[in-house]
Formats: sequence, structure tokens, C-alpha cells
Amino acid sequence: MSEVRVRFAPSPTGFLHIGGVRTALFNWLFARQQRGVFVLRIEDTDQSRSTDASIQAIVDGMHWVGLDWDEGPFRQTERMELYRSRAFELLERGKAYWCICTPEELESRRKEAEAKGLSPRYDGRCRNLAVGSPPGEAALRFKAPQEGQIVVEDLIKGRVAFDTSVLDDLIILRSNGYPTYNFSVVVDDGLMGITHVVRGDDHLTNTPRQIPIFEALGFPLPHFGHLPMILGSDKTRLSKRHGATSIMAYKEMGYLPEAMINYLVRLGWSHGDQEIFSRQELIEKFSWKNVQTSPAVFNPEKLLWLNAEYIKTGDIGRVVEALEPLLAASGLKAELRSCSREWLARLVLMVRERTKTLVEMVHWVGPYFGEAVTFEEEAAKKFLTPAVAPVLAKLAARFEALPSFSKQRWEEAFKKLVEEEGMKLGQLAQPVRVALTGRTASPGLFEVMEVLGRERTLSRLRRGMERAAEGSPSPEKPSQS
RNA sequence: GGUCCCAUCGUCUAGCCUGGCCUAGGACGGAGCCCUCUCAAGGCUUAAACACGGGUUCGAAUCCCGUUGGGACCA
Repeated sequence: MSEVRVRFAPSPTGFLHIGGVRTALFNWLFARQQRGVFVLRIEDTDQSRSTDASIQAIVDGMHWVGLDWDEGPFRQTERMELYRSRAFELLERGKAYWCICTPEELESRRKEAEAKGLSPRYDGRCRNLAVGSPPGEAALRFKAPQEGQIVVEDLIKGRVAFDTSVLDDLIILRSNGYPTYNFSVVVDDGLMGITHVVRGDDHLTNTPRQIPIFEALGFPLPHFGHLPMILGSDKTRLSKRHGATSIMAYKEMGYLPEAMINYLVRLGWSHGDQEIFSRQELIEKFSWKNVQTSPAVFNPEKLLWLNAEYIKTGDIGRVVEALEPLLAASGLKAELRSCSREWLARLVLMVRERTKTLVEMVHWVGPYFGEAVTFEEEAAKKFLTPAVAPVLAKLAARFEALPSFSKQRWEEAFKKLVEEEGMKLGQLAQPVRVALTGRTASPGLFEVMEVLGRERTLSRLRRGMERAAEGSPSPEKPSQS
């Protein structure tokens, strides 16, 4: 058994696309499962705007989702001589020929053919001309087979047959000396010893064009697999209109890479009813047989759900680690330095089940840093009213009488006071919540106190009481009962 | 236009290869109820699909043909 070698060959378009990540993922999973080699190759031949920055974007994206490669990144623009020499080799061996038809001629003949209802293929005019050294502008064409069938045993689609009559003699080297896509791909896949070419569905019809080139070049034929496309909600190709398509945009939106991978792998692949997979499980269970043949619609809501799952059930250290840079970026650098990892983990543990993204988590976690609270005006206006100020004062006094924080004891004290005042639990809970967090929504009150600690709980309670005593600064009359 | 691919709830999918276990299962999202100091989470319940038409067969989501509808590629 020879070693499995697969590749991911994106073109640098400025960022790494979600569809690309899925293609990379399937290749990567197969490579890791088979203990093979995963090659990264940048297909930048006709990308005049291909820059180091867009290659970096691909590398960064791959790093973020944790898809590591064993060889590369190779750049096609650095391999031009390879393509040229292989093209000339085909010329020498009579498998390619110079075509001196000008683009204008080709265009007019194409239109003519179309008008007659024929397929607009190259008519092979220069095929038997045997042009020696070309006088000026000329392209090199491959002599495609003219009879029989080309059968692709696709890993995913099964057997697909093409009639060679649909193939024309395609250009392999343009008159400007640049190789065409179909040629450079074959040279690379052949030279790199790729055993399984797995790529997007959109290349399926390129395959019968490429197979004869593999053969002419004397390369062993790899296996082929064509993955169905990822579509947007309107069933058209996924694009910016459907939301973010760059993988890094999801990092910025607070998604965990493991959630991203889990979502993407289920888009076109399944293992029974299982929804959640660890990376190791994926490597073990992945199989081409279970890859879907039909396209899939990208569903941001399910991705969001998965992200929430990973946030609330994932390893806490891992979640904290992913959150920290976002916290630092939100202006909490100093606070982050002065708090302990244990305390931060407790805080994250407290809020994680109410946040679906890390960005949401940053918002949820905000009130627990620093001494003072920032009241949300609406919340303060509604719940910190003069009427509750005395009760808040009593509560603070009772807590203060307790020597140290105890969740249970404080809760008892709280409930006792509620009872004595003839209130409902919620009537006091909300003002206290606003006093402690500045907001109307938070984790359980006593958990909040625990994370805040005795001193901050007390001082925030007093501050809330003051604010309540001041009453609403606006002239509006409170209308709530 | 030619060639090729595809078709199960709104979406991701199981089942299809190797017909009967399918009055079609799971998940997201939706609806309702429960829990509840708020917000979540959680629990329970529920609506929702085999594109259509022919065949083959005792029996078809599953096999065959066609139609329709999507998509890709070549220009």
C-alpha cells in the first residue's frame, strides 16, 4: 500500500472561504486517518492580484481551525518553469501543438458554430499544421483524445462517464507563456504525487479534460472525489449576500474553531444521528462513503447552536483561553492582569450557559470586573426607585452582620427579609440585581454575589441604595406597579 | 446551447447500495407546557418531508425510465 497524499489548493482571493475550509477539512481528515500527507498549494497563476497578504490570510485561517499541513505552502507562481518545461515536453513528443489562431479568429468561428447550432468548441484547425517555431504570438494546445469514453470513478459521485467528443484541444500554455488552470493542476498533482484529488463539485467536468493530460505526462492517475457545493439560504452559491463567508470573520464574531469544524463537517457528511464530534472521533469515523452527493445550504442558526454547545460544555480552560484576547481587546487588559485564573474560570462557568458566542460572553462578563457598576439607565430607572431604597439598606445591614460570605446563609437572610417586608422574591431580586450588575438580566443572584465577593457585593448594594434614594433623574413618573 | 451532477420536514441529515423492521428517525429553527429571583440553560409535548408521472414487484423513500426543478462546467 502506497502512502496517501492529498492536497488543498485554494486560490488566493483575499481570504479563506468557508467552502474552502470544508474541502480542506475533508482532505485533512482523510490524510490523518490514513496517516498520509496533506499538502497545501496556492493556485495563484491567473490571480494577478495574488499577494503575500492573501496567502497569509489562508495560512491564518488554516491555523485558526487547526488544519495543519505537512508540505507547502507551495505557490504556483514559483513553479512556472515546471509547467513550461512539461508543456514543451508534450510538444516534442507530439502530444501538443502550436496554435496560431488569434483570439479574434477564434471568437468569430465560435459565433459561427453557435449560429449553426453546433457546440462552440475549438475546431482543431492548427492540429495538423505542424507549426515549427511559432512566428510571434502562439499558444500551445493539448491533443485531446478524439474517440472513446473517459470514465471517472468518483469517490463520492460514483461512476461518471464522459464522451471524448465533448473534449476539445485545450490550451495548456497561453501565448503570454502562462499555463492554464487545467494544465498547471495536473502538473502539480502529478509532480507532488497526489493519490486522491478531492475538490469542489465545480471541477467535476474538468476531470475528463485532466485525465488525458495525466496520461500524456506519464503520471499515475489519482483517485478523484468531488464534493457538493455549499449554498446560501436562497440556494445559490454562498456569497457575501448570505452573510460572512470568510472563516476569520467567524473568529471575530466569537465562534470557537471546534464549533466551526463540527458544523462544517456535518454539512455534507454524517455518521448516523450523531451531531457532536471530537476531532479524534472525526478522524476515526470519517469516510467518503458517507459524504453527501447533493449540495447543502449553510445554516447560520445551527452553527450558532453548535457554538453555544461548545461554549457551555467545552473544557473550561479552553473557553477561557479563547475568551481572553477578546476581553483584552475590549479594554479590560489591566483587570485581566489583576484577576486570578481561577476566578476568571469561575466567572466564565457562571455565564457560559447564557451566551452563544464569545462576543456575547464579553458583554456578559463585563459587570464583574472593577469596583463600580455601570447602570443601564432603563434598568436603574425601573428598579432603583425611592421605594426600595430602605429595603436595600436593610439588606446590606443584614449581610454585613454575617461575618463572611456564604451562599446559603446569605440566601436565607435575603429570603427572610423578603418575607418580613411582605414582598415577593422578584420584587427585591430585580433591584438587587440592578444594584449588583447594573442590568436586569444576570446569572442567579447568589452566584453573582459569590463571584463578586463580600466586599464588592456590599459596596455595590450601598451604591445601588444611594441611587435608589436619589430616585429617577428624569421627570417621568414611574408607572410600574 | 452542449455535457455533467443533484432531488427525504423551512434547514442539516438517517434510511436508499443489500426493496418489507418507515403509520419515514434524529438535529437546528418554530409552537406550546413545565421549571424559575431576571436572563438563559434544562425537561416534556407538538406541527413539519420521501418533487411529479410511469413502470418492475406480493410489496418501493429505496430498483428502472421519463418529466419538472435546481446547480456546475465549457463557451
